[in-house]
Amino acid sequence: MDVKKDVVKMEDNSTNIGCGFSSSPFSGIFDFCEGEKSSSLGFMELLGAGQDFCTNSLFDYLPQTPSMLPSLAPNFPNTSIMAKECSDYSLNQQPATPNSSSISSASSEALNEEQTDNKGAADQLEEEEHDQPKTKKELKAKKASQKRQREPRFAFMTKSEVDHLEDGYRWRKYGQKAVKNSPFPRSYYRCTSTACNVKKRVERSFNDPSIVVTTYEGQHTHPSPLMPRPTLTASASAQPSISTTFAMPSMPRTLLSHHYQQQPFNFCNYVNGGSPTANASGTGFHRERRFCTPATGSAMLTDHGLLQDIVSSHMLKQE
DNA sequence: CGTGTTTGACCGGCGC
DNA sequence: GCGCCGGTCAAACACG
Repeated sequence: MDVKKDVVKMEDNSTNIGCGFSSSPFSGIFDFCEGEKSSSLGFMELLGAGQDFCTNSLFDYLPQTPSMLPSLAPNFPNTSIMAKECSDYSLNQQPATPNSSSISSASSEALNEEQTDNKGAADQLEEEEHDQPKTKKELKAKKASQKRQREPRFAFMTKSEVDHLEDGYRWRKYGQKAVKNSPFPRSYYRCTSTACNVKKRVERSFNDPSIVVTTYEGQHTHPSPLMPRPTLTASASAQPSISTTFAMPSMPRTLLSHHYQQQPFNFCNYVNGGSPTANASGTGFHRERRFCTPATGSAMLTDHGLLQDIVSSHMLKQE
């Protein structure tokens, strides 16, 4: 079986949620999904369709584990599941291709890598606190002695007109590079919070310029500065908004790293007015949101409390 | 003045 | 060793 991510074809007034593995058209982009050197764990693509969902914020998309798609899809009108590979993904099975098997091995590798990462980072921190390299030469030698280790990465593909999508965190751009064989540059962002070394890369798909590929690397060590705890005010509950948290624990372990399983994603989906800007700092964020916390996210896996609450109201509106 | 962006330089990994 | 490429740094700059 050729591991090809299903082409996500937009249909008018529908939301297609697809997920799968690295495909040949995107192999350049998702290089980390393939091969022994892979440090990532697969990816999900979240593509909105039509004007309503072709948007500027990751809040508008639903980071869903494939295993959740069948159960969640019925809750969203005009939602269809695109990728057949979801079954392989969700069932924690290795897709029957050489490429796919590499994903699995890469995942376990990344898992181990991350565990050593954490230890290594802690050791390094301690070491640097007590024994800081005094010269650049020492620093270089020190660096050389340490194998470059990379945090697990996770990528989203989003159909959007703007490159930098709101995700609730504040980012500082620290670089931009031209991508080989692509007319679109890749931007590098770092979380502005101190002691948080989460990075993300943003680039447009060469094959489909309307698709923005956002790759996250690392784990936030702080709550989202743009995500206060949800309070159900009268105005908020009156809004036709959807707010959803998808906790990652349902992701197969072979495909998701330790920390991604522990830390639910905080991306929320809301449908509301407003016009978020492309401001990378996230300061131009105007839409009203209802936020989710990791705690609620975990709970939702079992009782769909918040999701049920909000989605149902949304659906009632639609009906 | 604080914060974020731009952009050329630099570095390290990798293949030849 | 050399060149390519991805990733990062940091000075200069822009902006509110």
